Amino acid sequence: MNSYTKIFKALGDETRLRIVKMLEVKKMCVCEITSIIGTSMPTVSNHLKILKEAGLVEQDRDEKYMNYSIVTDAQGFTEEVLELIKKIDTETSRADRQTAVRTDRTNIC
Amino acid sequence: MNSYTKIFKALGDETRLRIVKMLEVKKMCVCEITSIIGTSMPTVSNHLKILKEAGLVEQDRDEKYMNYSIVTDAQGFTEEVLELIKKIDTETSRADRQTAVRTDRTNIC
DNA sequence: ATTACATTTAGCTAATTATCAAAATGAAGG
DNA sequence: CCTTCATTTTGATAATTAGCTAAATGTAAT
Repeated sequence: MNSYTKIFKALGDETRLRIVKMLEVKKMCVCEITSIIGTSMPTVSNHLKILKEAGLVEQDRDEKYMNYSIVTDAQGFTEEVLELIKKIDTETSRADRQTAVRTDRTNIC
Repeated sequence: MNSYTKIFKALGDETRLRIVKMLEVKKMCVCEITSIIGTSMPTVSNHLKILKEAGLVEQDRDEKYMNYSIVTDAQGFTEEVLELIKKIDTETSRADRQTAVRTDRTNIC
């Protein structure tokens, strides 16, 4: 599968698009995302893997948490896709982002 | 499924991305596309339906042929996605487009 | 090193999707 | 109106994918 298809396929899933929109407002760990999305932790972890392999998100460890975030040094097509996604504004994404900023992982993880 | 997901899902398939890239160079009928893609006619027809329902392509009849083309009056997000796709340039898309312009449907349909 | 806990992997199931062949539809021209 | 031919729909099957639970891994702190 070519890299363009991989990117579009990664974004062609409501759950993954929700995750990306949340990561726009802050870095998040798997259990934080899980608590908002509502599916199981392995499922969220797998979605993050797909987004990472598409080159859209990156991960770095923060003590016991694995922080996932939008790639910072995105170039070319990936950069433009991420810019485009920033323009998406739906009921769901607004609600998720609001929940995300109010979520403190020390309370839920 | 929201419209953004529908668009990304439509583009997250190699065959459909090939079709879109060909339609950038010219309007095409189902049997022309079929002859280049290599899958069956119903399969191509279904891919075109998915692209149409995502708002990326439109159809108009040209005598006995159904012409499919990139939407001309695309607005907002759709317009920007289509602009972004224009920047895609792969071996496959180049070869397909070359074949497409050289294809005369009166010979193959 | 042992425990605790966040994350990932493995193995499975259910749902979705891409594909085909065959039948149905629909427009154009005789 | 009847035939032709491009296209679409239908019905079936195989492949992919999203989801789960349970088990494994790995990091941090006791």
